[in-house]
This record gives sequence, structure tokens and C-alpha cells, in this order.
Amino acid sequence: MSQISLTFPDGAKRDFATGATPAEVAASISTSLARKAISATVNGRHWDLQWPIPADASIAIHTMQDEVQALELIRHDLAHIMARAVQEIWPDVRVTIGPVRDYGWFYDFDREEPFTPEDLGQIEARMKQIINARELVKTELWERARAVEYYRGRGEPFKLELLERIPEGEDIRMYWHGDWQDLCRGPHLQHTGQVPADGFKLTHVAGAYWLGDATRPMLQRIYGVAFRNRDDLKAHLTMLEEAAKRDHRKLGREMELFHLQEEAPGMVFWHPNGWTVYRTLEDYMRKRLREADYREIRTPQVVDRVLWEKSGHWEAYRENMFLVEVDEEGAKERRINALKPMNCPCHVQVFNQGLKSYRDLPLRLAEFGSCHRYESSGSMHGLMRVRGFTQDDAHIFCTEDQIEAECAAFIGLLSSVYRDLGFEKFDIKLSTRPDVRIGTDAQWDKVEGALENAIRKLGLPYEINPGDGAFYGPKLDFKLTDAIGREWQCGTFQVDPNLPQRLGAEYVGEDGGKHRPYMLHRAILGSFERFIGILIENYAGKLPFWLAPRQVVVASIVSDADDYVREVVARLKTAGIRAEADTRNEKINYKVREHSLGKVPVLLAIGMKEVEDRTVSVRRLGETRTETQRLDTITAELGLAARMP
RNA sequence: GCUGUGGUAGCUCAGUGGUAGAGCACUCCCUUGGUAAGGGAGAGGUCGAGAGUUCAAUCCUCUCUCACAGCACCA
Repeated sequence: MSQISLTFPDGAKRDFATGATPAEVAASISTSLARKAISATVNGRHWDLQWPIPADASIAIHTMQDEVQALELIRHDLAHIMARAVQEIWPDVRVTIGPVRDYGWFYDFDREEPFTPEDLGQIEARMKQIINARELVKTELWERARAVEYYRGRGEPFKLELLERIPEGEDIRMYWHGDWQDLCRGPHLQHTGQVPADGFKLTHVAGAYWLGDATRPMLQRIYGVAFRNRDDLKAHLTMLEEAAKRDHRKLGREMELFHLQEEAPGMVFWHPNGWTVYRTLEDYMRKRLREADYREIRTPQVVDRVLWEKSGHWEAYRENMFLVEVDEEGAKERRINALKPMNCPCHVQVFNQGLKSYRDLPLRLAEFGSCHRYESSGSMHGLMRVRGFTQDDAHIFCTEDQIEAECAAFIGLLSSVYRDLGFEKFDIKLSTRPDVRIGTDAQWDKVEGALENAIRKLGLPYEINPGDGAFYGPKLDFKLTDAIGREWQCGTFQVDPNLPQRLGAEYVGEDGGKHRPYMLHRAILGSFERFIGILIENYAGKLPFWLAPRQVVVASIVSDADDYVREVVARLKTAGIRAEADTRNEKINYKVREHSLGKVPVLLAIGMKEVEDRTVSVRRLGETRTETQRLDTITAELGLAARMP
């Protein structure tokens, strides 16, 4: 029987026999994951699956869609069952809404006391009772007045607000089982017993604003996960545990890459190992940018507020800037500067020096720009969201007609870089014109069209975020996913006619007159910090050889081999390899264990046999077997592997 | 910033209203061992910071701070 091997976007791999039921496949994924392209090997052939799944995929996958929907119904009904259980236990708790999400659902409640972990256990037990009662699920169409009266009588202000939000003329559906009911448009299962009583688990509680609005009350959200059976639930929980082991904050400590401390929240202390990764990545990016005709520049860290006022950032983002005040000699007032939160205005200053001609365009100015933003305390997260970071920033000054080609070239470069760094898949989001905007519709049509054409020509999948663009132009976001499935924006491409106008950038056109250039903001990695965080998680710390901070450790087995160990290290270093000697008085078992945990890609062990034959015993990370190789052979091989792509 | 939970040795974590413990890591000694932890000894802590309650606070209370989970935010 042939095998189907599915690789899910979260990195999990599962094998299925072609005879496997669609349920077995479907239960492993959530709908929103399935909507992303997933790669599959069917009968030994590699396929790219798109959503919806093409009709010519094998039967097991073809029918998956129905099963995914069934899983979604289960999760949906569990949200209601949970809300009912909560109100049965605490009748004074107000209910709100509870949608399905990846792997499960959540439901928001209004309650004075926070829910405790013990409460979750109690709720779970009550939910199981409701499920085992196998009660019929009923749906009814209600008159608006009846629904309003019902919720007024029960004292449910949030439900009343939801009712108000349902447009006149739209159906008002009531869903219920037992004596409990909830406003919901459905669809639902037929009876509560269709929910697997042992396939779900309440995972955690957290605060969440009513309707996602920080000015509204904070509610208590209970999260749950649900699968078709206990085994799938267990597999999911195991997957989460495995993912936690890949957390870059944990690996960052274990691999001695970096640390953060209280005196500089959100600012990274890079250690020798981490800085090696950073610098290697920077060198790689520098090479790629040079090849793509970018010109590297460097601009100041501390810039007078006057420039930020001109650019408009002072007004909009003053609260999020780090200010630097100085007493200047003879000045009446303290001069206020800001640590630059972005590089764009500085790049325009470089552009503005000297008279530019249309022949200079497109002009691509790149900077590994160190930026500081006072991010809110709750938003910081390891390397992923920090207050001090370095963007692989560049600004392309060009004409409107050049936008599409620049966009296409950029996406091509970004894809190639992502591929080199181990990311075959990434999400592209196109954000289009918002309600409040500058520029004519014709301009927006042209610029949005340029971006969309560029993506289409490269044949890449993308999603549109309508109305999510900046007030002056559309943008593309490129997102990667961390170990537990959280998405992080990395690459970006943004069209901006506004800043050149505000800062007076212009060039002399073919007609001899002055013209305003467009400015394209773009980054591939986003920030080195965030990207390295994602890189660590994606590789679970096992970075490819060229990026690994310590590439080779040469370990002695007996101390009589120490001289030869040092000679081998010297040879490797000459070949451009980051090699270290380990001649400590420890057993080889101990050294193997330690360097394996330290994610060193290659371990060379040397005993008296190797000394006599002038060979080394090679052990690669993740493998248990060893091979004996001649010193010059392995040196040549590793020297090749150490070269950046 | 908001809600909740935390902060005890470098790391992972016990613990107590009467100033503290384990394992690993570290140092030294013994051991020279062939691919994931050899043995012994030793050193190491203003129990996140400040204030309060108390005869006495690491423990109780308050404030601050940082971290974690989520929400909000992300030029």
C-alpha cells in the first residue's frame, strides 16, 4: 500500500496510507491551516496542494474538505456547550461570543472573578455531562423583538448589543439544547453526543477586549482545543510540547546566542555565538543586495525632532519614540532629538543631496538601519518584537512606471533569500486602499494593479486585506510562522508618494522639469532580530552549516591526541571554518552529548588511531553513525559547506 | 497599555513568619576513557526593587519592575 506524506505549515509531518480514512487526515489539521498551501507526497510524487483541494488529488485527500467541516462543527458546538456549562455552574456570568479558531475555539465571558485552572476542570466535567446526555440540537428563527425581550429578561447586555448589530431584515437564529440557548447563525451538529467527549481540552484563560476594542470592557476568554478523538488530541498536545522545545528564547540560552535583561527591556545582548549568526546573515544580505544593484549607506542614530515633525512621524508616533535631550551651549531651550524609529526620512536626506536626474532612477539605497521604538510592555516577545532592532532596510526612489518592475524584482529577491534560509513557504498579503486616503482613484488603481501584477507574474499565492493599506499607498506583507504557529511579519514592500512630497524629494525629468519620485520602502528579513528568532525555531536550533556559530568541534579522546587536535583545528580555520578544540579531561561520550545538545553540526573525534593514520572520526548532528575520513578530504568538504549560498 | 500568572544559585525547580535546599552547570582532585552524562570534594544566594504590618518578612499587604499567556498596538 502506498503512503501519503503530508507536511503541514506548522512543520508537523504525518504519514497516511492511501487507504486511510479522510477523517484521519482531516483531524490532523484545522481549516485555516488547510487553506494555506500544503505540500504532499502522493505515491512518491511531490504535489503542491491548494485550497480548495484539486479534484485530481487522490481520493483520501479529495474528500478531506467535508471532514474538515465536520471538525469545525464539533469545535463550534463545543463553544456553545462550554458557554452552557459555565452558565449552569455560575448563573451570573454573562455570555458573549465564541468563534472557532485553529485547532479549537474560544468563548468570552463577563465575570468579576477570573477563572482558575480548577474552574476549567469543573467546566470540562460539566461539558462531558452535556455531551453524554446526547441532547438534540435545535435551531429556530426568532422575531427580533422576541430575542431582544429574551436577552433583556436574562440581563445579557452583550447579546443585546450583538442583536443590534444584526442588520434589519437578516434572520435571527437561536440555537439550543436542553434549556440553554444562544444566538448563533449556525450550522450545527444534530445532537451534543456527536461531539467526542474525550477529544477536547480547555487549555487556558486570558483577558480579551469586548469586540477587540481596547476602550471596551475586558472579558475573560477561555480557550479550548478539539479533535475527533483522544489520540488526535494527544498528538496535538505532544506537538505543542515539541514546539516549545524549539522556542528561540530557550534555544538562545542553551546555545549561548543572546540574552535580555531588566535594565534594557527589549534590547538584545548578543553573545559571541549569536553575533556570529547575526554577522553571517548580514554578510549574506550585503552580498545579495550588492548583486541586486543596491547601494549601501549609513545614517545617524540621533536626529533632531524637526525632521520627525517634517516627516509627520512626530505627530503620529511621538509616544513611541525614545527621546534624547541635550543642553546645548548658549541655547535657550533643551534641544530634543529622537533615536531614529525608522530610516526613511534619513534616506530621503541622502537622496536630496545634489540634483537627481531621471537617469539616476531607480535609485536603491540600502541600510542595515538600527532603529528604536518604545513598544508597549505587553507586546515584547524574545527576539520577535523588541525595542532596539536592525532593519535590512532599503528605499527605492523611482517613477510610477517603474513600480511594477521594482516590485517583481523585489519579490524575486525575497523568494530567493527565503529559499536560501530554509523557507519554501511564506504568506503574502496585499493591503489595499483605506477609506481615508490621499491620491486619486486612478492613481490607486494603477499602483495597486502594479503590485498585484508583480505577484501574479511570479505565480505566487496571496491574500488581499482590503482597506488595510497606509493612507498614501498599498503594501505587501510577507509573513513567516514561529514554532507554535504564530505568524510574524518579516518582509514588506510599501509604495509611498507621501514622504518624498513632505520632505521635498525631486528629480529632473526628461522634459527638464522637476518631478516627484515615488519612494518604495522594502525589507526582506524585516529585522535581523526577528528573523534570527524565526530561523532558530524553523531549524530547531540546527542551523545550516554556513550559518552555524560553531561549525566544527574537534574533540580528543585521549590527551595524547591533543597536539593533533590543535593541528586539525588550525587546518580547519585556515579553510575558513569556525572550528574549536575540545581537549578537556572528559570522556568522549560526555563531549558527544554536550556538543549534540549545543547543536554543533560536525564533531570530529580524535584518538590514537586517528593520530597514527592522520584521519578524523566524523559525527554529524542528528546522526549516530560515524565515519573515518582523511583530514584533507574532510577539510575540503567542510570548506565548501561553509561558503554562503 | 489591559487581564491573569509568576520572579528563590548560571540553568531547571523544591521550600518556610524565626535570614534557605536539590539536580545539572562551575572550581579542584582522582580517572586517559572510542561516540549522548566516570567518581570524589568544594565554592556559589541582599530569595526582582522599594515601602508597610510584625519582636521578627524570602514568606503577609501595597507600589514599582521584569518575564510568561492572551488581548490591544506594531510608522
